[in-house]
Amino acid sequence: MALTRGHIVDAAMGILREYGLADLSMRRLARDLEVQPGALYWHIKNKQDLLTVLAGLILEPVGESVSPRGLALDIRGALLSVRDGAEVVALAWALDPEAPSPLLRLRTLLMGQGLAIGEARWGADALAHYILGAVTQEQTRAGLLRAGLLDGSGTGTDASFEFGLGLFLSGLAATAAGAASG
Amino acid sequence: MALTRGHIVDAAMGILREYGLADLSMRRLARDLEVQPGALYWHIKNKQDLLTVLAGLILEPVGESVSPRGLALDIRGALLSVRDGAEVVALAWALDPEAPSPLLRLRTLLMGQGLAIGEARWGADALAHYILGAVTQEQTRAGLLRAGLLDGSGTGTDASFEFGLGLFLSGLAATAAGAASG
DNA sequence: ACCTGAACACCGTTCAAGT
DNA sequence: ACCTGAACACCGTTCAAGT
Repeated sequence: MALTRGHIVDAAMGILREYGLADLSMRRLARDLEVQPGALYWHIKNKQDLLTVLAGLILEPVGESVSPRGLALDIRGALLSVRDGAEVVALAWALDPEAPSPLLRLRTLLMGQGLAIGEARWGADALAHYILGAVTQEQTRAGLLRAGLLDGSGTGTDASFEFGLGLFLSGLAATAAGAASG
Repeated sequence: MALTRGHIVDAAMGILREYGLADLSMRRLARDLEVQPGALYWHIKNKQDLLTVLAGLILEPVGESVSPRGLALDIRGALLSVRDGAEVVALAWALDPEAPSPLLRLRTLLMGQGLAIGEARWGADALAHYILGAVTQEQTRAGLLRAGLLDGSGTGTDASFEFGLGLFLSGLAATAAGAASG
């Protein structure tokens, strides 16, 4: 039965959700779809391309929050909802920093906060680094915990994320205020 | 001539500096050292272990700066001085968040800034996420540029790093001031 | 004690050949 | 147009056997 790009993407997302990024290989994907590995390359360019598509799907549920804070929390939620979601998005972002639209939207929102275009870009990038780094660490710890390589004495990840986010936003507010009065 | 742990680490660091993390495989390392791959495992536990040692070496030149700002800049400098340095340290940090000592020192310095122990930990973690994320992106872009997969229109990475760092530090200052007056 | 040889169980990607 | 079969050039890790 006709293999399509859609089937491949669905199966890939399934492996990612259930087994994580380490188990998402092109050969494993082919096995699950009951085709030869080479067949995948008729429908997709390469693995990187596939991961970029997955990154887009992971971020799809992110809504249209009007505050940087709300958007940041939404992005974190979307990343957390897929195993290794942060790592996949970080990879896609590294290869094409203009691709993930919620990250671009972050930039737009910061401009609305009174930052110049250049500063808004830098600020949004810094915030994106923080979000992706923090969630990657959360998900890595979750993975180590599953593997029994860690004792689960994790102190409130929600609170720590919000604290770090608060640091950023209060720094942004101070910078915007300084620019307005300067 | 006697293969030692030191020789392995030196050769590994050599490959990292010259060719980057993607080329640092156990088999390539064995080839360079003119031994069989299995020989490496008499001296080191596994690849992860080796990378942890390299992460320590990368951070070794970081000095004893007394300001969070100075320390952050020193850490960035150390990471930039080795190809894919940020990625290697990020990996080591993910597996053992208490291992890289400059990152722990960051925590200590933040406590000196008037933050409580819990907040200092979260603040230092957030700052570490930012530093590692920002430098990883710089180094990834450098890699893509080398591979000719990117046109080199990079806008001042030093300035953008300092801007993001400033956001953090001004947020920290505000939080510390709030705690002192509250 | 330290290393070789050889294996095990994998990778991503390409491409002639078939249908 | 779409897929198979088979290959190419790799991985990390283990372990009996040699010295």
